[in-house]
Amino acid sequence: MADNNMTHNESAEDYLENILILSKKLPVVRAVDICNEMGFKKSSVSIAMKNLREKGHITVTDAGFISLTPSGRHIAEMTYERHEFFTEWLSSLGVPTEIAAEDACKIEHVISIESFDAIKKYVGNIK
Amino acid sequence: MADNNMTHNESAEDYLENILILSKKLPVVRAVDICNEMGFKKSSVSIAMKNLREKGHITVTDAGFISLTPSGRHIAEMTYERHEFFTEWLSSLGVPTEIAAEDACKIEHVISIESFDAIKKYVGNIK
DNA sequence: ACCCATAGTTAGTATATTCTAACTGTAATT
DNA sequence: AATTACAGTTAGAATATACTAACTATGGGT
Repeated sequence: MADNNMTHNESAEDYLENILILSKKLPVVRAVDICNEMGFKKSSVSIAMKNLREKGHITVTDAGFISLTPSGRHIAEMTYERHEFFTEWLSSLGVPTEIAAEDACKIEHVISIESFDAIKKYVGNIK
Repeated sequence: MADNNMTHNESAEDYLENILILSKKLPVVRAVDICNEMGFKKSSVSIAMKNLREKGHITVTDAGFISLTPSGRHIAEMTYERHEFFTEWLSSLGVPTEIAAEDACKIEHVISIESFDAIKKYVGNIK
């Protein structure tokens, strides 16, 4: 099978998406905020932040405040847009909100740009 | 927990689906046929077959012929149905066949029964 | 009988992701 | 100042998945 995905890193996408979400809600985002949001242990988040830092997707101040870089923001916004779209669409089809959100959370990481655009267009046309 | 949540074992689902597909094409299915079909090394397939055997999803004869048990067949058919559905649907929306198939391959493992049924119904109504 | 191709297994490695537990450092409270 | 709370790191483990390399077993062709 072909590897069209450069960032096949679902975990990284999830972290970046949640950093974006937190940055809308909180004045600053710290590792511990991500722990609370995502339900992971702080050791896991610490390692994940180290990886995101090394990949250039976030910066972290001495005080521990986390910011998205342009590349991180790009991934985060792409993932967030998909998340919102699938959650709303599936909900509108009668899927219970919680299940719709769970499915969106998974589909958002695996679907190609081509398919996402095609579905968006299809759903948009029907509406 | 329901059937959908029981097995978040994407790898197992993929192997079972491919065993089903091969059983439609070949008189018997062996590990080496799965290697050819899926592009994995035989050591990987050997270990995967051991796991599927231990979970009761396949049986293997002394000669190495692999068969699905009822539970294995159930998972395989569920996965295959999703695969077919998403591949066809995305293709019909203009997504290139190969990309549609790749996406189907991933979505089929993560989507809930609720969402799958909702999308099927939605697409069916529109057609 | 011998060699070789084919099929399958096993051991050990690698990556990704999370965990627990222990540790460091800093700030707040008494 | 000492204790406590909070934040973050590190080490070591577990799970899942696939890999390479080496091994076993079997069957054909010469």
